[in-house]
Order: sequence, then C-alpha cells, then structure tokens
Amino acid sequence: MGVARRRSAAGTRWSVFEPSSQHGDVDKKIVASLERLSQVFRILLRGEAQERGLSPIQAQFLVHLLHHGAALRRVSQLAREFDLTRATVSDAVGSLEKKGLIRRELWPHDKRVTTLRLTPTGEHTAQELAAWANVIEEHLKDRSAEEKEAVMRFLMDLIGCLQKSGLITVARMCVTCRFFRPDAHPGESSSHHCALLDVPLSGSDLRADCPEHKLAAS
Amino acid sequence: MGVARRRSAAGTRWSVFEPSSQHGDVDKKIVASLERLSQVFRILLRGEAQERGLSPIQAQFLVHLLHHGAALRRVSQLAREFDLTRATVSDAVGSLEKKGLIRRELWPHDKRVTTLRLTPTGEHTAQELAAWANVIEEHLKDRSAEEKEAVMRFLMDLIGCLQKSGLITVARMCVTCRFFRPDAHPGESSSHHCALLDVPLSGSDLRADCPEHKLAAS
DNA sequence: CTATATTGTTAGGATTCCTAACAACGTGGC
DNA sequence: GCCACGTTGTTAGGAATCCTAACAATATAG
Repeated sequence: MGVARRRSAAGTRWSVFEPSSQHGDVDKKIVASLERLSQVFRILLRGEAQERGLSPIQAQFLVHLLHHGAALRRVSQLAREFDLTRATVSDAVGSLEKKGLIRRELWPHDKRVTTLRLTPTGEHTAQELAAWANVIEEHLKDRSAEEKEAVMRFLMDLIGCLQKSGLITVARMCVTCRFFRPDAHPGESSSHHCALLDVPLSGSDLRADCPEHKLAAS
Repeated sequence: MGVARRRSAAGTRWSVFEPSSQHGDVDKKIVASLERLSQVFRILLRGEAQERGLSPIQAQFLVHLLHHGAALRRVSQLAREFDLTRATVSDAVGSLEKKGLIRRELWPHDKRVTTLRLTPTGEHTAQELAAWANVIEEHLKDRSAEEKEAVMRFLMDLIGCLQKSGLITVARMCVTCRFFRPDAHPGESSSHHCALLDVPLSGSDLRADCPEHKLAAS
C-alpha cells in the first residue's frame, strides 16, 4: 500500500496521566490501540518471516503475489504498494528468485516489464505466511456478527478517509471503487452492488483488497 | 510492545474472489483492514522519522521516553517493549545520544542500569512525532461517541486477548491490570474503578498504556 | 563468598533501503 | 519515420537496522 509522505503537524500534547478526563480522547485511544496492533503485526510478521529465512518485506511480497493477478505482479507495482523504490523491490525480488520461491517472466505486451510468478515452493510458503492471520481471527470468534460488521465498516471507512485525504495512494476497497453502488438494493440484506461483477454485496461482502478495483474519479 | 515469537499454524486458504460468500469472513476483513492500517502507520512513521534524520525505531524510542516514567526508560525495557535485542537498542540509543536528543544517566539504586532522559531538543522532537497521530484522529471526528467507544473497547479487548494468549508480552492496559475493578460502580456512568489511583473510570477512561500498570496474576 | 543472573556495551556480519546512473523499451509530436 | 521524453527494471555503493557472540560490571541467591 502506498502512502504519501506528508508535512509534519504542529504538536498538541497528549497526556496519559489524569484519569476521568472529560473531553473525547477516545480518539486518541483508538489511534493508540491501532498503533499497538500495528506493532504486533509488524513483530509477528518479522517472526514468521525469520522462521522461513525471509525478510519481512520478502514475506509480504510472497503474500501479495499469492493474492493478485498478473497485472499487479510487477516490480513497479510492488514499489507503489509498499512505498519502496524500484531498486529496493528489485533487490528483494532477486533474493526471492535466488531462493527459488518466484520466477521472473516476460510480459508479452511490453518488453520492459517482467511479471513475477510464484513457484510451487513459493506458493506453499506464501500460503503458510497468509495463514498467520488466523491467529488473530481466532480471537474474534466470540464476538457478535453485528459488532464485527460495525468494526469492519468503521475500519474500512477510516481507510477510505485516509485514501481520500491523499495519505494512502493505493487501497482497492469497494467503498472507493468506481463500480461500487452503495445501497443499490435498499431494504434487502445485500443492499450494495458491484457493477463490474454485477453481483449484490452485503455489508460483510465489502472487500478490503479487491483484485478488480478501479478507482472512482475523484 | 513485546510480542512472543510463535509457532506457525497450518494454512487454511483465504479466498478473495467470490463475493456474496456466506460464511463469516468478516473476521478476515477485519484482520485485513488492521493489516492495511498497520502498513499505513509503518510508512507514516518512516516518513516522519526520515524528515528529522531519524530511523523509525529511533523515533519510536523518543515517543516512548516522552510518555513513560524513569522505571520504563531503560535499555532493557525498550528491548522488551519493542522486541529487540539489547544490542540493537544500545545502538539506536547511542545514535540518539550522538544526535543530542537524549542523555544517559546513572540509576542510583542499581549501578548497572542507565536511565534515559530526553534533552529539551529531544523532547521537542518527540512531541512533534507524537503529534502525527492527530492526522488519524482528524478522520475520527465525525463519528458518534458511542460508535467510537465501541470500537475502542473492541480493539482493547482484542489486545487483551492477544496478551492473555501469550502473543503479546507487554501491554499495560487497564483491562489486564491488577488494580482494575471492572463494574465496581454498577449503574453509574463511571462504572469501573482503579484501585491504585483510587478513582472511578468510565469506559472512555480506560487506558491503552498506563504508566501505573501492574499485571494481574494470571 | 562464590555461583548465577541481569544490565549494558562492543565487534562483526547479513540484510534493508536509499540515491544515482544506466540500458531497454514504449509514446508522443513533427 | 524519428527524436525527445517518460517508464521499466537493473546495477553499484553506502548508511542504517538488527542480529549473534563475547565481554565487563553489578546484583542476588545459596
């Protein structure tokens, strides 16, 4: 996911000391929680990668290649997604190729680009890595479906906001997609609609990373 | 935040292709959203740090030092929090000292430990860095207080679960604290209670990173 | 008081990630 | 056509992260 570098904001203090603070610093606590979870994800990823002799970024590349079509499996695309230079991506890709986890292939329509493809070994490793998310999911089982759907919407809306504000440059979620028709079927259980696949979507069908995504004209 | 390295789980497939999937993969989408936000945070942090000539980990150290008391401002504590070796922390701390952002001081009670203290310059930088969270917070303003509190509870509960399951080794949230008395004042608006500070706590008072935290006996 | 554990430091090395320069290829104007 | 320009991917060189291993100094337990 690409993120636009931005200018620094002036510093408002953030106090953790007095409880019973009246003003709505629930916001701060949400951000703090997300920050902690971010840290957890980072460290888990590092551990998972290390166990397989990979760097974190290499592991992320494998999972990305597993989930996306040929058009998104290119060096410059990975650079955009992960906000790295092409040089860095090329390094990591070279390392993955040396380890026998991916192959570089030619792209017929444009001889400059090389498409990346997982080898069977690489696909196996990528699936193992993708499964780490199950660890988190197990802790969500006991929640009610309504609560989870609300949280999901909240998080996806947040990502959408960040994208609209220019902080994120790549997101590929339904809510920002050109083909997304919110509330196209009012009253029904699947009230939204994807105009590309021509299928109705329920709130829980919304995708966080759709392979077919086309950004809406802003 | 410390995170325990863990064994890899067997891989269940994760499909992004068919919409209208009936089974509860809301869970997967929550995790995917958190993962994306994690990536956003990581990249924003990197950018903020770079603008000030710091590495991401150095920036995180500065913010940690800003928010915590002397007992938590030590090399080994930073290593636990961020799941790094003491050697790595020592490197980064040395770099920060060389840049004039922190000072090492002696700890009277134990001559082995050195306490870290921000210089005025360092404190200023740390406050700037801590303010990056405001960018995210601005996008939360339009949400209802109830929704945000629900999301906050959800996220903090999740962190609590991860901690109880041994994935996270450090968390310092009220809900896992020895002095936390949930629902000590049933019916009132501030229904919980902190037995250390002896103050009532409302749902929105719960802390994500309390300086006074003492882990409950498990 | 001696064995053991903890704290922080150094040295050396693998890896990440950058900038800069480069070659190869598409795309536009003329 | 063809020449300028942008894009794609690669290489080389360097700063920084983060590790293991070994070390000295101090605290703690038996």
